[in-house]
Amino acid sequence: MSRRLGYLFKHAGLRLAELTGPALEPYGIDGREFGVLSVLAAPEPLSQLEAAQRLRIDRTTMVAMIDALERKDLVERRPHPDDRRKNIVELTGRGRDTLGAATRAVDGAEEAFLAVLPGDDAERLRDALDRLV
Amino acid sequence: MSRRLGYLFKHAGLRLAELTGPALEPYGIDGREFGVLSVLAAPEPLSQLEAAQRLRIDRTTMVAMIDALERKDLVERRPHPDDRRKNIVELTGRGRDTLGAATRAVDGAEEAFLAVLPGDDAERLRDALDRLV
DNA sequence: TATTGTTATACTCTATAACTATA
DNA sequence: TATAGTTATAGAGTATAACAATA
Repeated sequence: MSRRLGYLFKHAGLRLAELTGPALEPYGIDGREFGVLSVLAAPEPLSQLEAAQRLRIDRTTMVAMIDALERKDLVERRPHPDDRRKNIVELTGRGRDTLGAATRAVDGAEEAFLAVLPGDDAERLRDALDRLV
Repeated sequence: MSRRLGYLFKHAGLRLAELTGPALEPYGIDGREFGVLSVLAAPEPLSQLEAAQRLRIDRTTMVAMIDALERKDLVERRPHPDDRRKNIVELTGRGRDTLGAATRAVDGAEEAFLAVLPGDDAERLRDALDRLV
């Protein structure tokens, strides 16, 4: 009997995290923080809420993540010029450098993780997941 | 830019759980309990530790799960005849009936979840995940 | 000494409710 | 009245440490 899809998603994620976690460690961030940095690198500046929505996480969760990234001097909050309820969150110079290096590290970890798949199966897997999410 | 693999696994799992959760609700179990029941339906009887290892969860986690399933009269513990440190955990009649109905419900939920994938992409996805886990 | 099950405990991740300041 | 950010808090889910019973 094939294993359940729920089991497969969960443990695929866990096994991938076993590679990406150590890969990110030199840069002082974890996988979730890497995700936030990636989202904040969007061409247009994002508010905390917009960043949270793109990652489908709660805005209260985002507060703590931005707090941590700000303490590490990787992002900066500044008030939105037209709506002072909002914070614009932008990468610092150090944040951009960290994101660049971390992206290469995660790319490598994903490649290693997917290396067992023959031919174009890795690409097809990513395409299928993209449709499902 | 394609979304990150970690994001895709996480949210694919979350979206699937939005279907399997309600599908299992009539049977009074959640997805994790369904996983335990499925494992315990193995041809040979399993101890708590063996069941935990097959699901890659901690044995202390398994204690609480078996407690809950036993309260629902879906499984029974009995001492292993040759090694009294071990508990053999077996499905009750009601556990077998519940597993059968729940399996059909989860099959339906998975099918609905995968319905957006054309051709044999669903099969290929499952095969790829099986290799990765 | 090592293993299985158990309990107590703590940690991570996440969400809900209520507050503030702005709109 | 509604929205964005914040804080306090609580709930899952999980793992670690320590113990009893057994090997």
